[in-house]
Amino acid sequence: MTEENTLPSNFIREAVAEDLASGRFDYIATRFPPEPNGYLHIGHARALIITFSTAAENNGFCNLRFDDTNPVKEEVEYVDAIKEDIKWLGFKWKNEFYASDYFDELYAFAIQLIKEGKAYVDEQTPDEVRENRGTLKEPGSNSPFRDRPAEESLALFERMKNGEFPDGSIVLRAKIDMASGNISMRDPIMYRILHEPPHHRTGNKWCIYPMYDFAHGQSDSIEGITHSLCSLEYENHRPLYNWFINELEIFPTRQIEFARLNLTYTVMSKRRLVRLVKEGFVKGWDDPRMPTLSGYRRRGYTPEAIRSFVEATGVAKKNSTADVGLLEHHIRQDLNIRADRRMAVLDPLKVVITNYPEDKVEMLEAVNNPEDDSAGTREIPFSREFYIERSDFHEDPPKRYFRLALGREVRLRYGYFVTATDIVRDAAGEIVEIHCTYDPETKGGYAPDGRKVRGTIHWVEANSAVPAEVRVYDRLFSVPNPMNSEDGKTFIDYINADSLATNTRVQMEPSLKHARPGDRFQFERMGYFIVDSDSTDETLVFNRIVTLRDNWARIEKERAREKMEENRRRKQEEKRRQKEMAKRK
RNA sequence: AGGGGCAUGGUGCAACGGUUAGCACACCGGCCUUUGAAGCCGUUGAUCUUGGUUCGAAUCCAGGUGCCCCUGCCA
Repeated sequence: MTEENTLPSNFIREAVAEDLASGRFDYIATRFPPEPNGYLHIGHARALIITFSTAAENNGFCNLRFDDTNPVKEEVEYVDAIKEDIKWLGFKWKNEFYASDYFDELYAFAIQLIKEGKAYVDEQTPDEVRENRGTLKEPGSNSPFRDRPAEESLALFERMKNGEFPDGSIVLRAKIDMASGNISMRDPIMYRILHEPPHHRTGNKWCIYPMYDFAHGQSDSIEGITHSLCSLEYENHRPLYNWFINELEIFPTRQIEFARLNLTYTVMSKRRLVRLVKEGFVKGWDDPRMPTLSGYRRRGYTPEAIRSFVEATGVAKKNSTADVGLLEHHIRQDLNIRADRRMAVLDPLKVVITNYPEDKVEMLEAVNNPEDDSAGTREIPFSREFYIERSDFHEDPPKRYFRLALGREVRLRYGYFVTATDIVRDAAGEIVEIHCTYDPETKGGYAPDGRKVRGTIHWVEANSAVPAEVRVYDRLFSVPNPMNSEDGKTFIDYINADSLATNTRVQMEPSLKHARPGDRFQFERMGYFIVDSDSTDETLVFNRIVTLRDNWARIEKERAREKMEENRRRKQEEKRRQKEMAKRK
């Protein structure tokens, strides 16, 4: 239990501890209640983690309960996907329940309230119901059917259940207060009629379905859930849930609300995610650019990284948007420790060592994971010809560029020191090959004379290289808050056109030949990658999970920014001068 | 005649009436380096506002301001 002291404090942990201390509850039970009408995203992950951890930290239990009170929206296919995602994140529920398991009990609760004069059947049209609900600033008015005798409502409700009325004709309502400042207390609808479609679990047994507000609280109560943790928008509904609990005299679940998790450069609402899929901006719910759990899974994120990220963002009642950079930090952190290193060249440029024997091939030893000795070493072939990244050679090296250039010596990782001597061009003047010489004394990358080289670059031997496809993913949106759109634009207008770049020119070291879908590697100096399920026996396909932190890229970016700024200034100056000249004339 | 919530560095959280308001990420600088990675060290930077209570307020109270949620027979 010393572990408990090290857990970061938050208002939910405090509330739960208090309830235990005060004796309000003598055990802890929570529930995760998704509606089976879409895929889980990383926003759900926070709810999932808070809910399951609250139970686990208190030796309690957590149920999985699908909120399936609306057959027109819900589908079975989502049930399995949701379960898979929860398992992937590493959580185990005690029971798998459905709100529809309680339809009989809910029906009995309704009858009880009608009999006690606390609910009534309303025959107003949907329009009338809406009009009489009032507005945010004005009270509603009572339905003409509000004070009908209980027997009448009872009979009507029975006939509702028996299918004697068409959809939308009548509803069952709680009799609370049409003048309440809280609109969810203005005689909320408890049951509505829905003849079609059949429910995914109860089929055609029912044609009346409880509203979420009449189902959720009682479902919690039936299961003995002590703490019903949910998002902020249900705060307004809490008085209603408590009203039902009091009137029905059932187990008093305590509801606690917290803020949802938002992410920069991301949209999170189900509606917008659907649009991205349906309109083909991404390839599906599990597209590696999607913030869905299945998307992150395919992208190569680990459940551990997602969990530690969510823990790091904490939980509060303040609406906030976490930096997607923090998520990236957590996946790097995790993969740094667990991913084996390999060498792969994404944008190959051939290099020939002119003083290396023609037919010689030697094996060099490379460390698999400098963070983990138990990962061991491997051998990689080296010969006269190999590939390096095009960006690792520069004709006109800028300041502080440590890589290869004519006359410059660099270290080939785990290989030799080489010095570039010549550039070979094609007819168009494009660089196609670099010639260099090597120092045979520097095998393994060490200079016996102790001389230093600043640059170490990765490489892949040409004859044994394994070609592959790499899908280079970037953020799906180009602005931090795509929802904050201006002048008639929508989030769609902020989609990053370069969020996916497919690269089929990749050359990898031969040890990668036997990589299997799901295997993750760090390609040294390039980032973390995972073998995608699209891989075939002929072609390996990798997804880029995340780049490495890259100080050099930052320097270059800063330089580019400065250049642009300078150009802008120069242009303005030019304009100003022209104006002046015109004036003078 | 409206009701409910929230406000702490750039971002996200902590501090529960009592040191110089702490942590993580980001940023900036340095060290180290056979990954411009990782690691290590350091710097900058915050209590929305106005009053009140108190010996003492980020914390309690009141007003103001700003943002979020609520007028589905959705969840």
